[in-house]
Amino acid sequence: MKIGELAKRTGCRVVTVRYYEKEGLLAKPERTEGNYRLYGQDDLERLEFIMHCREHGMKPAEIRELLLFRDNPRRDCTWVSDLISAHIADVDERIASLKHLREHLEQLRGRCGGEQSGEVCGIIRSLDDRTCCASCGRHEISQQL
Amino acid sequence: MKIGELAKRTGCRVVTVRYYEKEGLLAKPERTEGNYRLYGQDDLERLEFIMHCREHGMKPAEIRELLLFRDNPRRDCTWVSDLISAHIADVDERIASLKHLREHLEQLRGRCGGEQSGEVCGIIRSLDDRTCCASCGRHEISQQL
DNA sequence: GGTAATGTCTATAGTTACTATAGGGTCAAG
DNA sequence: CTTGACCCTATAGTAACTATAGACATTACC
Repeated sequence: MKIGELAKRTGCRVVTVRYYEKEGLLAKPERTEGNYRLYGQDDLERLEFIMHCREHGMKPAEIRELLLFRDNPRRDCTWVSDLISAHIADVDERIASLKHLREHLEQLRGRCGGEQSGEVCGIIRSLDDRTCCASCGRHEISQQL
Repeated sequence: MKIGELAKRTGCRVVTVRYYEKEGLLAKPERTEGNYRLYGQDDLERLEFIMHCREHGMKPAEIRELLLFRDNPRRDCTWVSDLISAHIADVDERIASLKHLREHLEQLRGRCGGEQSGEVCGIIRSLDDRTCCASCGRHEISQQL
């Protein structure tokens, strides 16, 4: 099949397929006379695997490791299970962090005095003061909370 | 104070301060004879505000809006409260999505047959098959789950 | 006063995991 | 034989910074 069909069948975008090839997650496929990529069942399955990993929130580095194992399965797969566990721990941490953040936001929202208060909105005033965050050890500042 | 002290006192990196200036979140400060940036109390407070917003997981676009309000407070601050509410809803969604993901990962981990099974690790086999994700409407695939 | 360390300056490129664009070639249908 | 859908490569753009290179300013120490 050509790249378009592969993309449609996996839910991956065409450009992303090519990107994965460049990154080495997918092998360089055969080409037609007209230089079109030609994929087979194996490629389809490999990409399905990759997409499934992505659906589980894994990063390309993790996916790459899992693919290595898939290409060359060894008896001892303890580390596969460990990798998943580490990933779960990571997810747990993000959940905890978001829950904490949520509480803070809730508090913050409660500070708004409403229109009638005459003063500057309490939310804005609260944002001037960081002691609330300092007191709880300060939130992790990350670009992808 | 010079940029280094401002950075230290706010917990923001020096480069990030300059970045915020370029992005218009911070005003262009005075300069010394030697062309060093010079900041005052106002700048410090403004950056504290920004950092506090960041600690609350807000994106620069949201921060920019809040700064506009802070610069020019109006009587009606309903939308400030609305902005926070929208942000909370966003956080809630991310929490829900992560919890769902977590369950899937837990299931996945349970598929490992252990070393003695002789077969290819059940986790790897499970990742070949995406029906589990298809059945739950499929996880959102995003780069920043 | 000399010099070494530190702090600051600008401009540009790199990061992740893609996505978008430009400019062109290939193929099947009407 | 041309229209449109698909495909190709290469390059640049995205967010929100971070890192690097190469140069000037200031401070500390002897």
